[in-house]
Amino acid sequence: MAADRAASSHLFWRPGADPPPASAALDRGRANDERASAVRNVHAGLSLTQQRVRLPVFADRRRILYLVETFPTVVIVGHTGCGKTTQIPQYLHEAGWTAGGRLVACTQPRRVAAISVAARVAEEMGAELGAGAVGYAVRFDVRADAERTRILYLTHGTLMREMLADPLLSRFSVVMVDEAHERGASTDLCLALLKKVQRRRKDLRLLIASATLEAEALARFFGGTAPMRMRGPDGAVRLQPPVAVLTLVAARAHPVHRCFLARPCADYVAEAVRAVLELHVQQPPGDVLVFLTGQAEIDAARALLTDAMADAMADAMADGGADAKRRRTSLARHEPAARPTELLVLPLHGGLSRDEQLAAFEPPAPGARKVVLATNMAETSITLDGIVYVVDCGFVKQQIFDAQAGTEALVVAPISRAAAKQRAGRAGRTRAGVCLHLYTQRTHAAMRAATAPEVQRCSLDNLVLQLLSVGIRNVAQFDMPTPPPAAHLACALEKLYALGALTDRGALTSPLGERMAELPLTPLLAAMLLGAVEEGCAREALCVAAMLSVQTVWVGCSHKAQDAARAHFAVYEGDHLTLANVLRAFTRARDAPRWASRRGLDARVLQRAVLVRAQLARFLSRFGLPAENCGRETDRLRRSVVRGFFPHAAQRQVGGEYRAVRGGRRLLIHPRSVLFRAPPEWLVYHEVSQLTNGDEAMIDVCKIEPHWLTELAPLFYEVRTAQRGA
DNA sequence: GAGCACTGC
Repeated sequence: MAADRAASSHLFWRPGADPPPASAALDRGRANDERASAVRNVHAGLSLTQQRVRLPVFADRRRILYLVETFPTVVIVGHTGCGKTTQIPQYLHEAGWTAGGRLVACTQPRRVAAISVAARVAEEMGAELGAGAVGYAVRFDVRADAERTRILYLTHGTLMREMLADPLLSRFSVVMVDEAHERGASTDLCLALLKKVQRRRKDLRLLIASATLEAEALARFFGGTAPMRMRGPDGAVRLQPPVAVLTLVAARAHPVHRCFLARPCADYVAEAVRAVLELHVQQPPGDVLVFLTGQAEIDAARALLTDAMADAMADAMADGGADAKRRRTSLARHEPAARPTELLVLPLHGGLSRDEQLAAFEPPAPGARKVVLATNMAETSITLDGIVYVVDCGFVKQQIFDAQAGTEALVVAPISRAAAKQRAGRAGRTRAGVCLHLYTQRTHAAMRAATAPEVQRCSLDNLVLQLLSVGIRNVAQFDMPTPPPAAHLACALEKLYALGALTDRGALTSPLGERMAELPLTPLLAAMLLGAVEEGCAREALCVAAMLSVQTVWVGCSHKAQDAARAHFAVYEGDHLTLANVLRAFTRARDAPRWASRRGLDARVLQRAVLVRAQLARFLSRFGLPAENCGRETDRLRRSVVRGFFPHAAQRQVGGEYRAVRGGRRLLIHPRSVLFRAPPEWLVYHEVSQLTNGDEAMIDVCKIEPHWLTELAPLFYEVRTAQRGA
C-alpha cells in the first residue's frame, strides 16, 4: 500500500513531459488580482524589479522573514492585490528556505490561480515555468522539475494527495496556505493535517494567508497549544509560542458607495432588472455586474431586460425618454448626455460553454453599457474588468446537508455580510463604484457575519474517508479549525459502513475502504466503480464515474436544443447509461470537437471526462482490478450504480412525485433528466437541487429494481426494517 | 410540463 502511494505522488515527474496548461484560454479573464496589477505596471513602463518593490507587501519583507524564522506558524492578514501570493514565496527563496533541495509550497483553492500565479512568478524570476525554480502542480497538469523547482504552487487538493504519498511532507521547508479564509473543506482539512505534521516536523514552517475576518479564528486554531521547541535555520532549538499574526498594509482600493432598499422586495429578479434599468438611464458609463443565484434566474432577468429595452426604445421614439425621469432612485442623477444608449446583456454561469463565458469578458462597443448577469462564480473565481456598478440580490445557491435525510441538497440561502462586502468590492476595481443591495439594512444586519465553513454544511463522507486513510482513528475528536457537526459525522460513518468502507469498529476496510479513499471520486461514485468490478462492468462504470465527476456536457442556451441533444442519446435505463453512451460516442468520433458541437455537447467538458476516465482506469489497474465490459447486459451496470447510490433511492407515488426510501423526503425528477417523461417506479439519483418554486428535484437518475436495494445494501435497508419492526 | 452554486483530487 505504501509503495502504491509513493508511486502515486503527483509532485515529481519527468521534466517537461506535460502539455501546456489547458486552462490558459481563460487566464486572461480569470487573471489573479496580483497579475492584473502587474499588467497595469507593465503599461506604466516599470521593470519587473521596480514592480516588485512597489507592491505593498515589500515594506514588510524583513518582518515576514523574521517572523517565519521565529514562529512555527504565521498568520498573514492581507487584502487582495497586496502581493503576498507572488512575493512571499520569493522572499523565502531568497532568504535561503529552499537551500539543500527543499521546496517552498504555496497552495491555492483553485487551479487557475495556482497556474497563473506560478506563471507570473516564473516571469519575475526570469525562470522557465516548470523547468526552472518555479513550477505548479494541479490535477492533470503538472509543470515542475524534480531537481530545479524551488517554489511550487499547487491546489489544496493536490497537497492533500501529496500528504497521502508523503505524510511528513519531507521535501517542503515552508507551506503557505493562501485564501484560508474561504474555509473550503479541503482547505480546513489541509490546515488540520499541517498542524499535525508540524508536531513531528519541528523545522516545518506554516504561513496562513487569510482575510481579516477569519484570521483570528485561524490564529486561535494554531495557537491553541503550548509553546513548541523549534529548530531555526541556524540549527539552534528554541522554545517559541506557536503562532504570530502579521497584518499587511492594505492595497489601495477605490471606494464603493453601498445602497440598501428602504423596504424589502418580494421578487429580487424583478427588482434587479428595475435597478439595472435605472442605473442605465441615470448613471454615467461603466459596466454592471448582477449577482443572482442560478441559471433560471439569469435567463428570466435577461428576458425581462431585453423586453424592457425594446419597450424603452419604442418609448424613446415616442416621447424622448421623459418616462425614465419619473423613475425613483436613491442615487444622484447625472447628465443624460453622458449615458450610453445601448445595453449589452451577457449571462455568466457554470452551465455555459467556454466561448459563451468568454463573451462576458469582452469590452462592450463604444457607447454601449455591458450588464453581466452572474452566479456566485463572479464572487471569487473570476474577475471582470470595467465593473463600476454591482447589483446584489443577497442570496446564493449552496450545498446544505440535511442530517435528518442524511443527504445534501442545493438550496437558495441568504449570503453573509462578508460575502455582501466581497460582492460590493467588485464595483471598485477600476474606479469608485456603486453597489445596490436588494435588501434592507435591517436584513443586512441580521445576516451572519461570515459564511459557515464548508465542513459544517456539506456531507462529510469524503472528509471522514480521507482522515481515516491518513491514520486518524477517532474522527470525532480530531482537531479541526471548526469541528464538523456530530450528527453529520454520524451520518457519514453510517453511510461509509453501509458502503463497506468501514469495519464495525470504525476502521478503514482493506482493501475496499483504502481503495475508496484513494480514488479521486466522491465515496458513492468510488463505491459504484469498485462495485462494478464485482458486476463485471467496470469498463462502462468508468464512463459513468467520469461523466458524473465533470460539469454538465449539455450546453447551449435554448432548452429545446438541449432536449433534442439529450434525446439523441437517451436510453430507458436513465441518465447514467445515457451519459456513458455520450462519452463512448465522443471517444469514437473522428473529429471529436466538431462532432460534439454539432450535437449540442461541450467538447472541452467531454475532453476532461476522457482524462478523468483514463486516470480512474490507471487506479483500477494499479489495484490489479479488471475493467470488463458487460455489453448488452446493462442490468449489471445499473446494479453497480445501486452498489454506490443505494442511499439515494426513491419510489414513485400515486401523484407522480417521489419519496426518498430513506427519510421520506418528497422529490421530483428534474426536467433535465431523460426519464422526466418516462418516470420509473424505483430509481436512484445522483444529486438533489432546489427548483425556483422551492420543490426539490433529482438530477441524473437511474431506473432500478427494488429487490436490488435489499440484496446489495442489506446493512442500510434491512437494519432499518428491523428497527421499525422493533 | 418546466429548467442543475462553485471548487478540488
